[in-house]
Amino acid sequence: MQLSDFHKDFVLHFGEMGSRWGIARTVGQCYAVLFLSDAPLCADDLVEALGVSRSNVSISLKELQAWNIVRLRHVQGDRRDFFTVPEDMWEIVRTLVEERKKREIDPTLTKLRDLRMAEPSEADAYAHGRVTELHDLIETMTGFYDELSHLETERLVAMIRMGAKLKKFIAGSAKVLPLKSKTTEG
Amino acid sequence: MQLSDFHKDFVLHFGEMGSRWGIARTVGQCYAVLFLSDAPLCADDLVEALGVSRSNVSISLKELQAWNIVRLRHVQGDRRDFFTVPEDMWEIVRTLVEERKKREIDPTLTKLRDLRMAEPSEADAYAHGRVTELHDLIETMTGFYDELSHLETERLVAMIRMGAKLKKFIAGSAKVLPLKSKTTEG
DNA sequence: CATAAGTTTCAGTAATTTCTGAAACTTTGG
DNA sequence: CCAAAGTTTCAGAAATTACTGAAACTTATG
Repeated sequence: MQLSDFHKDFVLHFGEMGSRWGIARTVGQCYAVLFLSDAPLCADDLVEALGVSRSNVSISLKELQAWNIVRLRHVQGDRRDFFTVPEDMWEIVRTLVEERKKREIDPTLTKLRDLRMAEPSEADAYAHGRVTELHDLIETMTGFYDELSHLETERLVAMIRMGAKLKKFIAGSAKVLPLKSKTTEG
Repeated sequence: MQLSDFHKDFVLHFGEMGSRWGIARTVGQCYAVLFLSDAPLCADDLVEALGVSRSNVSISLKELQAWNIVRLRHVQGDRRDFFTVPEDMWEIVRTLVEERKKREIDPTLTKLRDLRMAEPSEADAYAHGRVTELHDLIETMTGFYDELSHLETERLVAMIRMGAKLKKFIAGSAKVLPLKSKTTEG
């Protein structure tokens, strides 16, 4: 499992981006190697490819599995665990969004719901209003997300590719739908 | 600037979530305090409210400004710098998405473009294909994002609230538009 | 049940990131 | 130009997170 220069370039980039994406360097690199690989790989393949410790790879693979973005695969006649990444990239995107929502949004949604419940004292009136507004906004967005997430990939992609056409449809409906906004200011 | 229990609860949550959101604890807490505040606050208000060092607040405010999510405000007859968060939450969301795209996606887009350019050796053929596919996918998504980002907030929100109605429109168009997918070639 | 092939755990170390406090710097008004 | 009020910088301390290597554990097979 020596990596070609092409592979290395990609893999190192994923390692560097890791910290921005909220994952450890090795986790990003493991993912990158699996992403580029035609065939399923075992932990030792990754150790060799990346030159990191076996335990590091083991933990990184666990994390990737926790994220649901690598899959365990068993190879006929081999006792070792092998891993792959789904072929379908839209599937990958879906999972990534879902998992990030789970980690980065859902806990806050819960907290906002709780805070909103509390009967605010005089001094907290403004803050309570802000919390309420934020909670409503996030619910609106996650509601939209939930609807999209149930679409078949084909339709979702169709929509994404639609772009400008979508705009026109919205433009038409916007006149009809009552909008909740800070009164037209101009 | 003593924080009420209500404020504290919110602020501590933002601090804890910070690491998941890719910001330091104090950065998250500063933002939270500003978010809940009716009036603009100066650095020392935050020092007092959070019990952290002046320099920490200073750096945190710089980071928040780098993210474009707090604004410098000058108060009549006061030499100090004051800070606020935009009132309009959709504005905040736009900025957040824009900045995260800049940090988490754009560098990878550049890298993928470069890798795609390279003429792949025999051994890199599969990997090169994966890179190409990933590049196409991200361009499709950022293209869609660019279009949406130019919509006025009113229309954007109208669209998000539309949900189910949007589905029907897509369903109709999907039959008409040629879809690029695994099963259907050219 | 013994062994070998493989995986996981964990205590300690290394690396990185965040935070502090003091010093340096900037700006305004006299 | 000086003094006062404010802001920024930065070297080192503290805290957190990532990584290693060795030991413990698991499981398939003779």
